[in-house]
Amino acid sequence: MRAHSLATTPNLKCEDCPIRHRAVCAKCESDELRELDGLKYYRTVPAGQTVVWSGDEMDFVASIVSGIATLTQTMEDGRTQMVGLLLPSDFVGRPGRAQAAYDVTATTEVTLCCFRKRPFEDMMRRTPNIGQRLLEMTLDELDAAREWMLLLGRKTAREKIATLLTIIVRRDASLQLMGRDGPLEFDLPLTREAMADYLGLTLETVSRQVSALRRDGVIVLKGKRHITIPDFDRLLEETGDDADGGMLT
Amino acid sequence: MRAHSLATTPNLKCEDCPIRHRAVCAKCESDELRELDGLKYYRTVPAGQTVVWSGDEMDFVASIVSGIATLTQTMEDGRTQMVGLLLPSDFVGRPGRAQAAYDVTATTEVTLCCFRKRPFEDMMRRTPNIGQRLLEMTLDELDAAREWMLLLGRKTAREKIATLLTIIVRRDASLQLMGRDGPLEFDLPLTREAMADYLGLTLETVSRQVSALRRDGVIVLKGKRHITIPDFDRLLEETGDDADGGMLT
DNA sequence: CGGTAATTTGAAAGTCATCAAAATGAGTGG
DNA sequence: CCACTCATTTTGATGACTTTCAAATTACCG
Repeated sequence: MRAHSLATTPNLKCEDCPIRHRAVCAKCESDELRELDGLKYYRTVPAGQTVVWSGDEMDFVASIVSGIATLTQTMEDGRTQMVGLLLPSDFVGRPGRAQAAYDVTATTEVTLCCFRKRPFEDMMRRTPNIGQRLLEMTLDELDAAREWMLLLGRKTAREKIATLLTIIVRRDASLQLMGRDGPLEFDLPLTREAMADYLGLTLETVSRQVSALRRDGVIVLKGKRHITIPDFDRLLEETGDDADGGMLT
Repeated sequence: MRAHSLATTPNLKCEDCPIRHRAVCAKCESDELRELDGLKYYRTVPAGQTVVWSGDEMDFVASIVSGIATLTQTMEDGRTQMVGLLLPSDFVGRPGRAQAAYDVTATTEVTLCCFRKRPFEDMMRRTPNIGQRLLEMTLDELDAAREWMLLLGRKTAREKIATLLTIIVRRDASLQLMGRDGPLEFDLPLTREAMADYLGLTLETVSRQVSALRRDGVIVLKGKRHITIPDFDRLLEETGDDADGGMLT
């Protein structure tokens, strides 16, 4: 069964890699890139499949090339909390640690650019550009985690949903360029249950609050997953964050 | 008023520093330490005072030498969430960022070992040992943040209190050595309100749950702040985490 | 020994969870 | 192409847990 999950994929050359300028390799020079090219191997995981189980021996680290994965923690009685949402260019695994601390699950089909841990750690020691970039990325993740803590600890269910939607919109925006003002549209990459695990809610509450935002005209649904946002500032007001909506200071 | 908060203190020599082996300088060689010695200046902040306000220009980074500080986020309507608890050896500020992202407040009197940001960043570029140590520390903080997210999103009020108590006990243990089995004792370094901000609760709920744990014999109070834990495994069971209590596998 | 901040306690209300069932939708095979 | 099945989502009714508002109590400081 190991063989199944280790499906490999032909490697892309680093120069053509879509995450070349955002991933852990972003600061690497061309000679460093060549070395990475020799270490790496691609691996594709189908939607829904677990990449690593918490506690498992983990002999590789990886960058997400495409697709979406989640980090989750589970309590003994089954309560689960998502603690990371991994997008293209995000890093999986921790140099210097043998066992995975969280479950990593592919939400969509995911392609990983993997490095065996030992060789990667060795190279990191010799290559400041990698460690420096990983530090930047980790600091960004820590900031994101702290925003998330505010959401989990202090926001209402409605604010949580609105905030999650703005996060998804911003993510889409950072990947694609898009018209600033027109109505925004996107597909939810998460099930209601995954949204609930992200937000510290039940899936029923998620469903109810999504419906409420729809009733109030903050969002428009086409099907269950496709969302249109007629007025982004209106959505922002619902998040509880800086009501920076009035821009006429 | 700036002068007030900039009270300086005579520097300790790095060799004699109590956080020498845990702080951002932990991996530095003696020559590197000498250079840091030239950059650093001590600063002491009285209990209750804010060190930096979120959004402020921040021209230094620092290590906590002694005392306890908190990182908090505040929403417009006043809801606040603690997002970091800073103990001796913890790092304050982010290299490469001009403005503080959070409020930093001294819970007890705090002594900081400060470095002006620009010189520190310059040295970091030249000194891999600093960046490497900062990466380790940031990864640890990220793990802690993720545990915290599970607490905020999924634990009950009672479990939250029990978990916070174990965190404080473990912290004390990591600083001092202590008898493994006897009843543990310590002073709460946080007010009920600070505990509430940590846990995403109201201070009333904190008070009630502390009283409930006392009634149930999980903890013993002497005064409001001094706590004795007669049976640590019993407390662990209350956290909702791995009921690893039964150690007779 | 007051005075103020911190903490506890009480009563009522609200938000979200839980349990249950219906509705919707996607994929499969006839 | 449609019926069927299973997973996902919605909706409803009820209740638990936590918050809110208020007041009493305790502790700390000068």
